[in-house]
Amino acid sequence: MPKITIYDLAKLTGASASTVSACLNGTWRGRRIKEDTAREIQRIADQNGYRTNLQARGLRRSRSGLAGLILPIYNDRFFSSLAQSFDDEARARGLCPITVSTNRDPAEEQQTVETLISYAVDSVFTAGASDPDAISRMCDRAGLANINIDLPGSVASSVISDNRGGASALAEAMFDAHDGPDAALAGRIYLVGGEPGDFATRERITGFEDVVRRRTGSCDAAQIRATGYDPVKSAHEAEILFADTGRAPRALLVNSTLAFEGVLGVLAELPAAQMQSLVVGCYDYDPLTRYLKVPIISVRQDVNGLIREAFRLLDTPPSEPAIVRVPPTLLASGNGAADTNETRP
Amino acid sequence: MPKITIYDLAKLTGASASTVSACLNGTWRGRRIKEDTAREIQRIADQNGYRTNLQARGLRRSRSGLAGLILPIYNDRFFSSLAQSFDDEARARGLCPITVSTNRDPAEEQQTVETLISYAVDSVFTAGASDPDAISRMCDRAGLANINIDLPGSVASSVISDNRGGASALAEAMFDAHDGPDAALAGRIYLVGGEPGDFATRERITGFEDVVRRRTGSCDAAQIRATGYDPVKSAHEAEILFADTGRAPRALLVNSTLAFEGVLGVLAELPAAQMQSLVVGCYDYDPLTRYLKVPIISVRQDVNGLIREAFRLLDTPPSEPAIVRVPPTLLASGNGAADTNETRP
DNA sequence: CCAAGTTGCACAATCGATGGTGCTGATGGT
DNA sequence: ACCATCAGCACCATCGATTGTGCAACTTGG
Repeated sequence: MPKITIYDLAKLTGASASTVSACLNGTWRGRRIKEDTAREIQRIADQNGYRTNLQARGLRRSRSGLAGLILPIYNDRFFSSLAQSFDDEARARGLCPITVSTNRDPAEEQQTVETLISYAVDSVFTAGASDPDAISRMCDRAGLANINIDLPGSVASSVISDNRGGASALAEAMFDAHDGPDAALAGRIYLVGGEPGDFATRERITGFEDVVRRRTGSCDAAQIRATGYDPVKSAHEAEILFADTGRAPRALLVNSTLAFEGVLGVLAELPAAQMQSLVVGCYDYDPLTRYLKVPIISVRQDVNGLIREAFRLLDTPPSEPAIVRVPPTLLASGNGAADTNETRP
Repeated sequence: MPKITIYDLAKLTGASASTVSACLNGTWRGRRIKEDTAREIQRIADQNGYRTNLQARGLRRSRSGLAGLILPIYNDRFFSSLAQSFDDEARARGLCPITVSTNRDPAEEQQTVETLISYAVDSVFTAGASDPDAISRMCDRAGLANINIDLPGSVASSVISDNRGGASALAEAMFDAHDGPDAALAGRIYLVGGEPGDFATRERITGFEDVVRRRTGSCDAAQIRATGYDPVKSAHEAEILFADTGRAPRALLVNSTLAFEGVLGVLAELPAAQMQSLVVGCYDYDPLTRYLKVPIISVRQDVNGLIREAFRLLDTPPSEPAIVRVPPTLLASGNGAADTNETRP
């Protein structure tokens, strides 16, 4: 069953291939083709199950209709939501989404971008690359639109979550949730988890520190424990913190749901009394946190907003690389509807 | 900066375009081209940042090097793991993964497959489509390899989780975890959640019923409450069950993490004593379940195994559509390392 | 020294769609 | 009756890579 082409249709309809092409791709009015002819050809085309060969079109037009998204991993609430939202939005625009994960590996990132360029992808969104600017430069050289998501670059425009603001809001909420004077949290409110080399983490740390300083007068370096996203490492870090009875946390901001998984194991072991008075916050949202033994205050990033703004930047490229901030949402434990599918409108 | 082509390289090297092509795509030995020539051309090629135009290649070869995966959604532990594993495996094979979600909407599914075919994708994996056979037929007509994952079809080969066996194992484990005689669970062990029209759900129900019948003598239709994946609906269903004190669940198998989210809200409200003696199982795994107030017995599907077997079926297509079963793993609560990245080897 | 291979490469058709250009016949104005 | 328009379409080069085929220049065996 050899696939049917415009040449086959040309024979079938008695028209020329170029006429068939025009009738099927919508440019027939501009080519002054009779409406009757157009309709007839379209009818015969789908009667015969014609499908445009997009590789041929792409070759000719030197663009493919593909939209690329680069992620570190899928298997994470934040990134999978991002992928979902991207997918929906791209399809709504008649683009074919093509999402690739690179495992935060610079070599894989480079290679992925090369591949995307080779397929003449129309645009690339980069979410959480290790070197976004390198990617932007590659895209530039290939004449490819590129937008950074979640991690700003200096070469291309970026859409980022307001991490600093989100962390501040979260810290404030934690102070408010704590019963007792703010002073009781002096030196006893900690941030755990996240990669300190990571832009988002640095911003969150800053937001956290701001609030802690303002409400307790100071924020010691020891209160910041960004030792990576690995649950095991974060668990270990939490263990150390709680072991030091004199300075054990009374409030704990956990950076990322991944780190949270680890920390949670430690929390589960705490004496009930200590648990009672502990305030826990988590940057990033997981629906299951609502049902944990511990009440959790979370920050949920506006994934749809990030994607929407990214596409907006694509549509109307600013003259200079811009940075658009999208505010996240604060969620008290028990808040929020049961909406895992948060990325569906 | 117009992209450089084999013709540019031909001028640069003094060779013909066909020679350049052969040297760069690895077929040069077969074309009896001198090794020195090949090396020289390759050198000049990457000196000039040459990149094969994959649309042109695809057009000529009528295959694209793209591998497609169709999912209902990304934002779910199971499917995002699947996407992750697919991505890794496809890239390892030199294919470019292209994953699209269709929201379980038949129209979107059809349209997605059309698009994939138009891009001359080399193969399509279908995971959780509403009508897998329709997709298989479309692929067949286009001469496209197609494998069903997680949901068997009759037209193409399928790789599925052993849902019946998994559910049986889970039910057995629940009986074992319950202290007291099996008879105490007669009429008091329930299955909640899942789409009854769904193949996987039907299989799981069968597995569940088998064990329940064997250990309590009977299994009433009322013990099966497959009212969909929606957390809210499942919560409602659980509420009803626990409200009927005379027949309130002593063991509850929740089908899918999505349904689990809803049910969990209800469990959290139960009196401690009742909670104590309740045995909870969940088909599908979420790392956070390990830290819930309630101990949970889970079944984790072998996502890597599913993908691996799917590719194996691609490599060596059986003469008849085959069904390969991949056993899932039983996880007692607290078991399992902190491995959200379970799909990374 | 010649026929029969080999080596090493160049030529040109092809994949399917696109879009600039050119050609034909009808219409309209004078 | 004649030239200018214009509607309606056909022709053909083109996008970049692949691949069947042809053909010199060498080698080899006799």
